[in-house]
Amino acid sequence: MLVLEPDKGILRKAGKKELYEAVYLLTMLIPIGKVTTYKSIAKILGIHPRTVGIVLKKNSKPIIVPCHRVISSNGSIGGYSWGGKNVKKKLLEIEGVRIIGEKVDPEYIIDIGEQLIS
DNA sequence: ATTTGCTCAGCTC
DNA sequence: GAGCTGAGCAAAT
Repeated sequence: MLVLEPDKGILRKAGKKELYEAVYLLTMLIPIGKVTTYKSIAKILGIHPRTVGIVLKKNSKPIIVPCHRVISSNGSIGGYSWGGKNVKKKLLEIEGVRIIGEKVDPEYIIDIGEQLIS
């Protein structure tokens, strides 16, 4: 069980390595067929959404870390350095996420924080 | 729908 | 150390 304190910025103090591990871990917690947002992850870790994007782009293991399940907070796809957003969209559709035009159906967007309550 | 300002880790010089 | 580049966000236009 992972417990993090949102408003304390604990990972900022913990160092970059911890930061990377935490982002990857949270990303891997996203259930298949659902997506979450950069903002959601950032809020939990006490960092800025931009930083989450940086970490995922730097992602050394695109296979084991399903970074395609992380999208922008407005529902649009965001970016994907592993084949472009076309591929990202297709991956999501394969997993059962409905995509309307260039945006993900809000019905499929969850707050990753809810996944930590278990 | 588009523009503007804020943000910060990483890269280059 | 200074400056630019992004897988973002929110508010204003």
